[in-house]
Amino acid sequence: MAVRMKDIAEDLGVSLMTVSKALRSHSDISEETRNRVLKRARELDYQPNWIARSLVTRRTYMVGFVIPDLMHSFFAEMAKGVARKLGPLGYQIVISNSEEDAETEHRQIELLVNRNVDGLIVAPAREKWRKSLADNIRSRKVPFVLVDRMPERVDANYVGARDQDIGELATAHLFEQGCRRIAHLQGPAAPNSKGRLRGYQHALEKQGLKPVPEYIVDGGRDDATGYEGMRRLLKLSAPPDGVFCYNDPVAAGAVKAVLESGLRVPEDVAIIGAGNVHYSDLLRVPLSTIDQSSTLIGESAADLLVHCMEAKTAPPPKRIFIEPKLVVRESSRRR
Amino acid sequence: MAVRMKDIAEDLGVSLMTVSKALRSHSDISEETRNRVLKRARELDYQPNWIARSLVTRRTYMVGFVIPDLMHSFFAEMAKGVARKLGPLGYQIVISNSEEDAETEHRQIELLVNRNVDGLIVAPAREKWRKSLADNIRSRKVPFVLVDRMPERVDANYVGARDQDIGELATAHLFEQGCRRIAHLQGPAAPNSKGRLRGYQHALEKQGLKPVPEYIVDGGRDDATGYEGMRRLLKLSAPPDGVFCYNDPVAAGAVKAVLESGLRVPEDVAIIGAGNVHYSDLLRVPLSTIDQSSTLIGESAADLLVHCMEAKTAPPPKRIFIEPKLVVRESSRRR
DNA sequence: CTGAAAGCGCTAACAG
DNA sequence: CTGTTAGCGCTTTCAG
Repeated sequence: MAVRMKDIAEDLGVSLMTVSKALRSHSDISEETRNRVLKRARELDYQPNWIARSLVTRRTYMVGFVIPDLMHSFFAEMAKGVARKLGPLGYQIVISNSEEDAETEHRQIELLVNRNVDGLIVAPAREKWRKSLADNIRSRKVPFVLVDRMPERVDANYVGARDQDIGELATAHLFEQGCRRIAHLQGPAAPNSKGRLRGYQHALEKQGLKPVPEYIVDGGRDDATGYEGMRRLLKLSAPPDGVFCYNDPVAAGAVKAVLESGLRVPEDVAIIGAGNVHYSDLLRVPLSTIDQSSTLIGESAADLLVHCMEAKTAPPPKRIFIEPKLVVRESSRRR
Repeated sequence: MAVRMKDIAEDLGVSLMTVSKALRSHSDISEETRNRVLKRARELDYQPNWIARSLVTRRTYMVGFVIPDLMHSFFAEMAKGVARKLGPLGYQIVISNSEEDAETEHRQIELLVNRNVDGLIVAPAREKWRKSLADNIRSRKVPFVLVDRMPERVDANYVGARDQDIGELATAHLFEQGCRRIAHLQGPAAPNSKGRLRGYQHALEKQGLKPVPEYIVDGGRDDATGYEGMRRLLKLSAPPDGVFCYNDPVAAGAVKAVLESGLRVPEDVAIIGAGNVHYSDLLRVPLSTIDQSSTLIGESAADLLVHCMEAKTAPPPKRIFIEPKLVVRESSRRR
C-alpha cells in the first residue's frame, strides 16, 4: 500500500492537517514543521493521491484534446504545442481520436467531461458544432477551445487560421505561377473545408477566371483519397494545370497521381497543399503549402484555455486568428 | 452541480445503495427497482463520477502510453493500435512524450503512476531501463508493457521486433541488390539502436564483407539528423553504395542528402529505412523499409496489458516478437 | 432484495 | 501556528 498523509502524520506525531498544509507549503505553518514533514515525506517516498485530492478540489489537472486524426502530423504538431504549454503547469493531456467522425467525437467529449477534465481543446470533426453538445459542455462548466476548424455560427473560443485566407493565398499563388485552369481537391465535411473552397472561388473571381464546376472534386483528407481525387481530375478533357489541395497529405497523394500519369510537377500541374507538415520537404516533389503554424495554434489554444480554467467566471469567447503564410517549394514553382 | 446518486435516490424515495447497485446492474436488485432507477437516471442525465468511484475501487480505467516522439508517425500508428483495443474496453489513453530523453521519461512515468493509471505502455528512451524505475513501478503494482525497444537485461513484458533481425534483413537486402560498400546510419542511444547495428554487422560478416568503421555514422532519429549523417558519409573518399538507416525519417533525410549531392537513388546509393511509416511511399524516392507492423505492436501490447491488469496476481513477463518484413520500394531496387 | 454504516485519501473552514 | 470537524461521491460489507 502506498504511503498516505496519515502515515506521515502518525510517524511524526502531528495531525494529518499539518502534513497536508506543509506539503502544499500553505502559509500558516512553521518553517520547522514544514521541513520535518517534507523530509519524512521524501524519505517515505510519499506521493500524493491525485484521485482523492481531485474529489475534493474538483480539479483534475487533466485536459482533453480531441483531434480527428493522430496520424496526420499536423495535429501531432499541435499536440506538441499544447503539451509544451500545459505540461509545465502540471496538466496531463488526454488525447482522443474522433476519427473525423461526428458521433465518435461526441462520445469522446462526453467521456472526457465525465472524467472531469478541467478543460477541453477540440478540433471539431462536424461542420455544425452540435448546439446540444456545446450547451452540454457549458452546463458542466468545462471551458473549451476550438482549434483549426471553426464551425459555423458558434460563439466559442477559437484559435486557428481564417480558412478563406488559406484558400485565397494558395489559389492566388497558383495564378501568379501562370496557372489558368486551377482546380481544388476539396476536403471532407469538416468546418474548414467550406472556407477553403470559398477562398479558392473568391481568388478565381478576383483574377477574372470563370469557375469550372468539374474542377472542384472531393479529395478527402489523406493521401489515398487525394490520389483518387487527382486521378479523376486528370481524366477531364481539359485537366487542370494547377491544384489547390485541402491539406498536405491530400496534396502528396495528388503529386503521386500526377507523376504516375506521366506528367510533371510543377511544369504540367502545379500543386499546393495546406498545413506545412514537417515532412513536406521530403516528399516526391517538395511540397508548396500554406503554413498554419500548427505548433503555435497548439500553444495559443493552451494559453487561452488556461486563462479560462483559472478564471472564476467564464470570460467572453475569444477568437485568435493566426495569419497563414505561403511556403513555396518545388511543387508549384514554375518560374 | 451535476446529478448525484443521492439525488436519484431521494427523488425515488429509495436508498443511495439501491441506486448504486441498480446502476451497475448488481444481481441482488429487483427487476422493477432497477428499471425505475435506470429510467430516472436517464431522465436526469446522470453521469457517474469517475473520480469518486476510482477512489474506492482503485481503478481509474486510464492507461499511460509513453513514447519518445509523437511526431514520428511510427508511434502515432502504434497509438492507434493501442486505442483500438483499449477504447472499447472503456480505458482512456493518456499519451506522454518523453522527447527521447531519459529524465523526461522518468518524470512522465512517475506522473502517470501517481495519477493511478491502471497500466502503462512504454517505448523506452534509455538504453538501460533503469532498474530503480522498474522496481518502483512494480512496487506500486502497476502492470506495464514495453514496446518497440527492449532494454538490456530487463525481465519485462515486451512487444516488438527483434532489432537484430531488422538489421540483418535490411543489410542482406542491400547486398542482394549489388551493394558492396554498405554503411549504417546509426540511431540514438535508444535500446533498439544497438540491436540494429549488430544485425548490420552480422549480415556483413555473413556475406564476407569486411567492416569499415567509417561506414558506421550517427544518423540520429529524424530527417534532419539523417541528412547530416548522410552528408558525412558522402564526404568519405570511398562513399557507400548502400545505406541501412536506423528508421524511415533518417532514411528520408539521407535520400535528400544524396540527391542534393547530385547522385542518384538507388543507382548510386541504395537506401533502406525501418518502420514503414505511412508516408514512405510518398517520399522523394519511395522508400524501401523494414515493416515492423506498428499498429499490430500497439494492439498486441494493449492485449497483453489488459491481460496483466485483469489478472489477480502479476503473470510472468511475456515477450511477443513480431516478425519484421522487408518492403522493397524504389530507393533500393537496383535490378 | 434493500439499506445502514464505514471509509477510500484528501482538503476547506473554522476553532483553539 | 496547529488541530478538529465535516465532508467530496461513491462502493464494500454486512445486517435486516
